[in-house]
Amino acid sequence: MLPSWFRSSARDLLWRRPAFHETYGAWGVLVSEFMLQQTPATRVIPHLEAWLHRWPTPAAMAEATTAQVVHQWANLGYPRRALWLHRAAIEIVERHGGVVPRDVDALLALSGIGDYTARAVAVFSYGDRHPVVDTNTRRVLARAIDGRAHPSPPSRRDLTLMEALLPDDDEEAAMFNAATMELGATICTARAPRCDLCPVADECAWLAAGRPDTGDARRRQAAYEGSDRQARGAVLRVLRDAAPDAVPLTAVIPEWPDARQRDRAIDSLIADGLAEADGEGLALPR
DNA sequence: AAAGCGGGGGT
DNA sequence: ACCCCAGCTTT
Repeated sequence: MLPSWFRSSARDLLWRRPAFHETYGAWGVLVSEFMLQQTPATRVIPHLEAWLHRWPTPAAMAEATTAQVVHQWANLGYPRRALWLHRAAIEIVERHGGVVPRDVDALLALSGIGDYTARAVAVFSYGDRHPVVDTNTRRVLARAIDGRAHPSPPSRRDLTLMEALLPDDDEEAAMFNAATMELGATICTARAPRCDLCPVADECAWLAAGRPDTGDARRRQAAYEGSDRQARGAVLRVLRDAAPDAVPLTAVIPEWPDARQRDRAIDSLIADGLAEADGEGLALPR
């Protein structure tokens, strides 16, 4: 059974410890969920600890500069998340008196928060009953319920399906959400699922059908090597390393093979608010 | 509905 | 080499 498996086998992750919630409350959960968006849990932990030590409340973070926030984000990837988290902290101070809201619609209205993060905060911090659906959950449901090897692209159906499966009790529902995610992260994995260890193997439609290869509905991400994203990452790395100093434009990845791509990267970083140009050169935003 | 957006680790 | 990762915003 899923609950007993979760109690005995769940990873001891930082954000599951009572001391974490006692110290940082919903703000700690919110920051962890931002960092966990498309970044593996094991990579997040050291960054999360450093972040919360520096900015233990939304109010503390709201006082920080954009440059500080982008610099602290370091190499976590998708640095716009740092901007959105900063903006969300400011919005929490302005709209909610510095308290992370509990209401899902209020959470959804914050910058950088979507269906997953909003419900994750409401469930894992406040203990309310909502369907929390991430990539692991979608894969588990695709297999156990639909008998498919891979999930379809995210849709509202994921939420209604998970909602229908949730136990009535708030606490049990929260556990069910977490257990389903954990199952997908550790047993029902994308590449090499370990069905021999699965606590719901007896109830799995995909396993019962002989684990058919139903095709992968996922859209393939474009190659990173040579991409604009790689160029942006290289520019931002230079700015982080130089901070708080500006870098002369001629010294920003001058050896990049494609000069037009380099310029495009710089322009798009400025447009996103991740960089600023002045007489001194290019720098993290004031 | 599809595209754009980091970076690292596993296979 | 390729795939995947506790997604979100914009078009």
